[in-house]
Amino acid sequence: MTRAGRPLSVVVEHAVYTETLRLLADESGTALHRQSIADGAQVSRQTLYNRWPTVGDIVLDALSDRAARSIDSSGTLRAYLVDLAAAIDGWARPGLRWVLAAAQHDTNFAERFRSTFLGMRHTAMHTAVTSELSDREAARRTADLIAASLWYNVAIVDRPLDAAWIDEMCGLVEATS
Amino acid sequence: MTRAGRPLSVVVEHAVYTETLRLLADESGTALHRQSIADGAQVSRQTLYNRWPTVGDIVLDALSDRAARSIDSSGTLRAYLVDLAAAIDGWARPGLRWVLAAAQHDTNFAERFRSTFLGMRHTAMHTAVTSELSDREAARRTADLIAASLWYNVAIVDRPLDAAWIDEMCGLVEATS
DNA sequence: CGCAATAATGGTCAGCGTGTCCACTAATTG
DNA sequence: CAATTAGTGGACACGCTGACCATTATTGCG
Repeated sequence: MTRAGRPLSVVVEHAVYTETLRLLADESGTALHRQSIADGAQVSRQTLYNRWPTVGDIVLDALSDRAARSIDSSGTLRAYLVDLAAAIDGWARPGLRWVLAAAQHDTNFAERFRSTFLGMRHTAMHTAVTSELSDREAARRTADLIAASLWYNVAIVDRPLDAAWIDEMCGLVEATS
Repeated sequence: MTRAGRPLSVVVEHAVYTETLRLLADESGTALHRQSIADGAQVSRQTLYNRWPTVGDIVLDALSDRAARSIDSSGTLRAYLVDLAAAIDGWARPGLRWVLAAAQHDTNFAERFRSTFLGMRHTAMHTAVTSELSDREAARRTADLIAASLWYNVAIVDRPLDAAWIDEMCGLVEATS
């Protein structure tokens, strides 16, 4: 059943996501506000209020939208990590950092962040690790450790997720098996 | 040689640090601004501009000031982690989260954050781990992993650093030795 | 077709923290 | 005393916010 009334514009979504990721890439998102997004995306500021409760939710949706089309989690753990690292170092890092910052001040948004975005990412990581580690408890701990190291490099020490990092994470799994 | 002119007021520092930590404890620091700090600490807002380049630097100094008087890193690794976990879950967590958020938007502040605060904490962790792990390279990796897990629990999943976490971190060292 | 319903626009408005300036007072050295 | 530095309190424009409102656009249904 399709609901009555004017449907949500797909053009708006696309323009908003594009402009959001563009603003995040420039100056690591210092100028990311509803104002700048609305101006750049040729969209009314009010529309942003109507469709997203918070700027963080816009970033979250923009990241999810792009991640869904560029990250494959069906191969080996190493392949997944290579894919993931390329995405983060390629385009996702500023957005991840912005979302992380927003989650520190807004408890409600932090909950949404964890239940939607983080939940998806975590299960992907978990299945990837489980495929190479039979012990369920060990797999859980290792997946958590990889996720922790990932965020640590992204948000705290700001280091690239290079080949050395991937090797180290894979070594973590081998040492436990 | 003492410099000419009126000396920096120690009263100002103390009042500012106290009010900052108090504001951070209430509502996890949503109302932490120069304005609110100045009002609560009975200090001119201009003074804050004169002495700290950023609100983040105020928080950083407030945390360092208190951490210097309440965290001991001279015993075993387990003792250090117990001490550290108690401090974070006791009073430091909101401040750490606030600083982390600020570091995501301000590159210069992020650099100060790493070179001062993070540097101190990292060497403390490193020596604590080295005391129980002879291999230097393994010690470095393990210390990084513990730090990563710590920040992950503080800023991403928002879970307490309880006894189970301490056990898991100690287990990480034993598995490597 | 006309009506109800929902989406999107563009404009206005007060609120509030920011950053910056200024004149003035306070405390310390020489 | 003069010079120097710290702290105060008031003022100002700027920019983003969140919340309105009227108007227009696009769809489903009777």
